[in-house]
Formats: sequence, structure tokens, C-alpha cells
Amino acid sequence: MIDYEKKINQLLHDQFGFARFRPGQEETIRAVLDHRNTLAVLPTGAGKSLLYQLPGYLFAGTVIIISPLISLMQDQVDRLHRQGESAVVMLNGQLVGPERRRVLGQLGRFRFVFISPEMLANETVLAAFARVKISLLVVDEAHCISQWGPDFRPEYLLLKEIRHRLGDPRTLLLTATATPAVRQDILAKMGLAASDVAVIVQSVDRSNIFLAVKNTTGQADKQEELLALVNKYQGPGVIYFASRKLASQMAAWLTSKTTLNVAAYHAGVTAVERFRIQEQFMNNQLQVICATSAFGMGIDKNDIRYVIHFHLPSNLENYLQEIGRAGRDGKQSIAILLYSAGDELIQRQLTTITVPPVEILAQVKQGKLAPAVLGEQADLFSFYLQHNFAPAQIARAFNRRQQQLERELQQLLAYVHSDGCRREYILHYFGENLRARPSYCCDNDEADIDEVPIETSLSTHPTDTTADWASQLRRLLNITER
DNA sequence: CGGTGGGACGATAGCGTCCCACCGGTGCTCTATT
Repeated sequence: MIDYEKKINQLLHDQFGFARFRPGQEETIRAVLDHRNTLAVLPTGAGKSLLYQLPGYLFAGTVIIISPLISLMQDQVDRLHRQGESAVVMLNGQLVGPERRRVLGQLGRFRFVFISPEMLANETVLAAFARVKISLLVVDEAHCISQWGPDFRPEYLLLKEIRHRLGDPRTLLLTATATPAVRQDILAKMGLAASDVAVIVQSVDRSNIFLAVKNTTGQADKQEELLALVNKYQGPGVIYFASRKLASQMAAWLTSKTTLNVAAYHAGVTAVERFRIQEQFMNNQLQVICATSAFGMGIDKNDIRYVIHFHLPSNLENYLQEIGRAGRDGKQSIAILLYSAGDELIQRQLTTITVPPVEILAQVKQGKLAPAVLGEQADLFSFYLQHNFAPAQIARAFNRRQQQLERELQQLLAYVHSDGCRREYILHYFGENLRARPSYCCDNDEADIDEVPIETSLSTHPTDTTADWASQLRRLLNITER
């Protein structure tokens, strides 16, 4: 360990250009270097990629990073290239033909391999990794292990077996938000004993984000409220919806009702268009994004001033992920949830899974019935049967998941209806206590939402014809003031 | 909740109206021959 000391600091300065570690980083890296399996829950912007990159330079062998999105892999690969690292590769469906065979044949030559869980579940790929010395297995956005599967991206539930097939390499799990229960669930689903894992947790509290809930009487009232908020705070801002259609409609409506540039972002928008919207938002050519939950992971804009929820998110973890995209620059920001009675029905509808009777599953497994009898979710259930999950086990997993989703929805509703401090509520949910109350905490703490000082980069009157150049100028001044 | 699409029904021939049931979100994969 001792000759690591010098090297760690040298690498930090020379390779990464940092003077010192940020909170949680050093502890995590030391646990990894100490050959421990590690779970790190660190807020976004804490520098999570350093946690596997630095050890990657100290260990012999290849670091495998499991990532849920191709765009996230691409970002990381680009970043490593810019740092001068060329022994990096991204292994996913975009890599095909001879190029793919070449990469698989020379896996050991790469220091960092980014891969999707689906690709890593592939037998050919697993066989290729059998010939490689794996120095570290990283699961990025590790909350997905708990959040996804059984009903979405089932390969996440194969990671335990995949890890075993890879020879149980030392493992690093990274996420920004995980309650104690989710942390436990992640470890259980990875087949790791809690006693065997170093857990590093930083507070999820974001003191510069004011928390508010606005009760409305229905859709029309909500829309009015939304328009007023958007006119007041201008941007940059994000508005979350639970349906694609409404996200698109509201984007068009806000465009017609304000002087702002607004775009819709959801999975129904083409990849090219989504990329363009993201770029324009980054460059402040777009001020407002009307999005579904598709928008978020990998968004690295530090001056988002507000996040408004037009609909409920599915739970408090997702809520925190979504509002956590505001105020990364540390400046005062605001999170407002617009609620009207009955909104929870949309979420409940979205998360309802029909589980076939165990008997039917068993008959499909035996080939006595065609998978089609399993209905719309036939592929999903077939997947588990093919991977030797017992029918009873599948049914139990889905039923448990269903109960969990309902429980989480109830806890979210308790937050919405709470008349106590919202920050305390969230922190308790994440197993923490409030250490210091910020001056602008939440709408239940006397603080008046209208007095929260939100500095917008485009604070002009919508009717002002000079709005364009005036806001341009203000933006320029903002930039040079920093 | 709010929006939508299909079917039934009525009053009378080409269509309007009403009611009810249903739905809403997230992404990866794609492999070839003897």
C-alpha cells in the first residue's frame, strides 16, 4: 500500500489535474485499492469517474464499466480520449461486424471497457472476457440494479451471475441516490454480503434548492400556474411530465405563450433531435425543456435554475434525481411540484404489471403452452424462463416489485401532503438528519416562495421587444463576472 | 386525472351524441459460414 501513497497523489495532479480529492473520493479509492467491494453513494458532480479511472492506472488489467445508456458511455469515452487515454473502448450494439470481432479478440489491450448489461450477458462476449485479467468491475448508475428489473431491462437481474462468470472480480458500485433499503437491495441483487462491502455515503441534501409543492384544482389551473412560473423564472429550466403527449403539447403551448424557446424531450423524439435539443439547451439557445423521465442521466448543465413537476414522479428517489439537476453551480435554485388530487392514478397506471398465474408460467416453461398466452409482456416472462428462473420465483419477484412501487408512491404522496419541513422529510427517507437549515429551505418553513431569490440568465419582460439583445448582454455579463 | 377511440343508440338514411373502457414512462439488442 505504501508505494501507492505517492502514486495516488501524483496521478491526481499529473493525470487528472486536481489539487486534492473531493469529499468521498479518497475514501472510495482507498477501499478499492484495499481490494474491497465498494458501494459509493456520492452526489452528482462529486467526480465519480475518477473513482475507477485512478485505480485503473494502478492495477494491471482491464476495468469493465457497466453503463445503462450508450450516450453515457460515449461521454466517458470522449472524456478519456481528451485526457489522452487511447486504450478505451465502448462495447455495444453500435459495434458490429469485423470491428467487433477485432475488439473482442483484443479485449485485454484496453484499460477501460464500457459496456451495456445486455451486451455483457451475451455468451460470446462473456467468453471473450474469460481470457482477460479484470482489475475492476464497475456498475455506473448502480441504483438501476434496484430500480430496473424485473419489469424493465431484465438483464440487470443477471449481473449477479455475470459477475460470478467473470470470476467474482472486485466490484465498485456507483450512484448518486440510494436509500438504505435501496443500498441493501443493490447488494443483495449483486450477491454481495453487506459485511463484505465498504459503503461510502455522502449526504443527498442540496441546500441551494428550495423545495415547494403547489396544490392546484386541475389541469387548467396547473397550466396557468406553470405559465406564471415559467414567465417568472425564465430559465434555464426543466419541466417533467408523465406522458410524452403532454410534454409535447405543453412545449408548443409555452412557445406560443412566452418569448422563450421551449422544446419537448422524450423517447418518441428521434435520437438526432434529442442530441440537438441537448446541445441547444447547453448553449442557452433553448431555455426550457418539457421532458419525460427520458431526460436526465448524463445531463451536465450547471446553471439549471428550476425543475418543475407537472406530474408526480414515480418515487422520491427519482424525484431527487430529477430536481438534483438544478443548481449544480451552487446558486439558489428551486424545485416545485404541481399537484392536483388524483394525479397518483397516472403513476399507478404506469407501474401496474399483470403477473400471469404460476401455473401458466410453468406450462409455458414446459412447452405445453405458447409464450403468446403471457400477453403483451410475453417477451419479458420468456426471458426469465429461458434464464432458468422458476415460475414461482418470477411471480414472487413481480408481486414484490408491485408492492414496492405502491409503497414508494404512498411515501411520495406523504411528502406532497406533508405540512412539516420537506427537506427533513426527504433526508429522513434517505436515512439522514438535517444538519443545517438553509435560509431558503421549503414552502412549509415560513419562507415565502416568491421571496426566493432566483437569478435567471434571461430575466426580461416577455413583452419587451429588446428582450433578445438585452438577455444576450446579461448573459455575457454573467459569464464575465464569474 | 384527462384524453381518446369505439360501439351503441336514436331518430329516421347519413350522422350526432353519449357513455364507457382504456391508457399514460424509462433502453438495450439485432451473430455471419462450413
